[in-house]
Amino acid sequence: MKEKILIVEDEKDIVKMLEYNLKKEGFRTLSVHDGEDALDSANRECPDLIILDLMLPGMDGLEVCKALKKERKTASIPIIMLTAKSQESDKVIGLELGADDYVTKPFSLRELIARIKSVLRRVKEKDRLPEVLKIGEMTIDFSKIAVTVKNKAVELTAKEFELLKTLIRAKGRVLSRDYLLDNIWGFDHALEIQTRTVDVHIRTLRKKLKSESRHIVTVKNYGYRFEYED
Amino acid sequence: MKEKILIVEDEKDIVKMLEYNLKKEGFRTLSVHDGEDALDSANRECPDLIILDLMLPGMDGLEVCKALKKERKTASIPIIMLTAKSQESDKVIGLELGADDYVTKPFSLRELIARIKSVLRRVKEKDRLPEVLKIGEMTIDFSKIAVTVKNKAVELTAKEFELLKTLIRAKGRVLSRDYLLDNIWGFDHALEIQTRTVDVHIRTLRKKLKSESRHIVTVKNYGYRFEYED
DNA sequence: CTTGGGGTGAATTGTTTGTTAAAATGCATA
DNA sequence: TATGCATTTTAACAAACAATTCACCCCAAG
Repeated sequence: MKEKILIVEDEKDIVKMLEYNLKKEGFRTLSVHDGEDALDSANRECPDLIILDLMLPGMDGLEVCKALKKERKTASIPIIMLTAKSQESDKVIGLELGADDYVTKPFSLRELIARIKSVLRRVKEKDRLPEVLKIGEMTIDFSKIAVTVKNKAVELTAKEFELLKTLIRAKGRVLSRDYLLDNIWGFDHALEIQTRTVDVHIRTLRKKLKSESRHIVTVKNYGYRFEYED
Repeated sequence: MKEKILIVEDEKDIVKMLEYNLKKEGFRTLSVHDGEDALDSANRECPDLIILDLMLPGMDGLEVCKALKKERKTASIPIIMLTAKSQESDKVIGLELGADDYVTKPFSLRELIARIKSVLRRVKEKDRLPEVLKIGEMTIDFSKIAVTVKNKAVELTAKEFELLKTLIRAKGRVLSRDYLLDNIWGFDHALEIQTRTVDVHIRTLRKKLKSESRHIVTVKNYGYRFEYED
């Protein structure tokens, strides 16, 4: 699943550079240029992570950080601070705000990306599904990333596994192709793209799951849902 | 099980920030502001881990560390040192005195929490991993750091052994390249090293383990896992 | 009987991992 | 401090595998 990253930074060049490189790394990005927009955007878009410049016109980074941590809806979004000098980071960290990490400018792209991944990884550990799930004659082991039907291993590719996981996580709700594309493939919402990719993956998944593919139900005109009783 | 963490630090802001964030991570915390109280508290409360500032009023961190390690009751409590400068000497001394890890100020929350978890995991696993493990035709002696396949010694380098140990310890869970870098190469290094390095080490490990390399399974797009039946 | 959504198989394109060798680094010893 | 050896890391290419597109099919609803 492609994570959404909110960039809060007033220097246009840096924003452009970050957007380009983060997209290349497989993240989705959106960016704003000042503190007010940041709070706004964080609330509406629910990004998975925020990159926040300490120096901003108007409301500065520290205040934004504090405000984000205060509100319940945004409190758990991890924040990586961009600080200009390493002196400032002393204060930043010494003070009571709760940024999850900070990177000092000038920063190396590689370091920033490594830190982003690291923060996301740590956050993800918390809200994961049970390690092993049994549904009918199928077992799904999320920690081993392995699926079994009638005690025989089923080799799924990454996309197939993600698809299955997403369907299961939805607990019987119908998921549209757009939703799946957005969440597993990370295509930008602005898609009029005509693609049958989801269908093809559903097909290969069904084929591999054999009898247990009965759980994957096509809902014409809407999408797919995963059906099962506990 | 919620672990109890003792914070020994005189700066109130930092204590507040740490308490807030560690609680959010699911730890219990208690804190004291000087060395005497630290010894006292460690004795009475038996915390699972101590975060110890090097700079303290009165008795300083090094002395506290020494004192804790001397007493039988507190000797086995892991300690993470907070050091102000990144001067090597401090670190070295701290580690010599028996601190389990250190973090230099200004530190990132993420880094500190990662180290706390890593230290706790290590401690917990010490009594979970046997000294010697037999898997198929391979024996791994964790105390001697020696591996044998079909009764013939296999010479592994440090990184190779760590890699093997980490994989085995995960009991079949898939470990991502990023995770392995964080845990084997260590935090700061992991930011500079390519994930492909892991692949190369996996290869040399497989090559040396010959037939028993079958246990090391590539999970495309996710990482590697160690597969075996008890 | 027309239409559009979805199923299917195969060709094409793209991505990830395996493998190798060379460069860089670390480390002990002279 | 220089030297040689072992280990680690990088980089480049090959091989294996996965994702995507496309063309065509079927079927149910109007």
